[in-house]
Amino acid sequence: AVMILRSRFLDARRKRRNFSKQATEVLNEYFYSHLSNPYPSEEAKEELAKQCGITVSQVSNWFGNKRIRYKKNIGKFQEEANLYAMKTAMATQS
Amino acid sequence: EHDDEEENTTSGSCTSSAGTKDDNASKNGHTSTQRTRKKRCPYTKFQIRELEREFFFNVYINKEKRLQLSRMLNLTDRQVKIWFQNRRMKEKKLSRDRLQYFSGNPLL
DNA sequence: GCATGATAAATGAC
DNA sequence: GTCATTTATCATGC
Repeated sequence: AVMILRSRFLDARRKRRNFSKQATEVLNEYFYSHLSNPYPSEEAKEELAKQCGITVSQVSNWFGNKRIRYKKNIGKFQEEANLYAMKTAMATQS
Repeated sequence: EHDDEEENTTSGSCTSSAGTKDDNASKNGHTSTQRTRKKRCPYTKFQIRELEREFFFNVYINKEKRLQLSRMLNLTDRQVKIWFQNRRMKEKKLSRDRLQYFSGNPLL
């Protein structure tokens, strides 16, 4: 059992599993509500990590990937951007 | 004394072996003020193995061994230096990960 | 077949 | 020197 657990984190490198739907939701909400400066502080990363149930490193990875993939093809994310823009707009009113 | 770090003359591509590809004139404009970012070139198994071997002996490499390694592996002095920097960061991250991993588990 | 998360080179701030 | 980051690549999920 020890060996299994040990080998699990040693080469846990690329046994990636997709984040939960809720986690992706939280990350996207932050990203699109800070689209002018999508660089969360260390404290914000910790908070996001706690909300999403992932590590701070995973939050950094997600934002790194998101930033460059968004910049590389803004059009592909336009629909998604509008969705979360609408979502935040609904939350701010009332 | 002065260490250069620009593109090596013999190889214009990643593969440390002879670059049979034609020279790229995309960036060498004389009036070009844009310093293009060097393309990321994954190192070979052999290069990694030798770098890891040296890293095992000393996490910090001195200038002499750096020049020696760079010649042996057909890498620039700057590439070897940066590899050690990144490798130290990787080691630190591995330490953090395994600490977090075991601390959060009642087992072990 | 791409979407996605993690890692490997490379840069720059400090 | 560290360290957050950019960028390309890798490995996997589906």
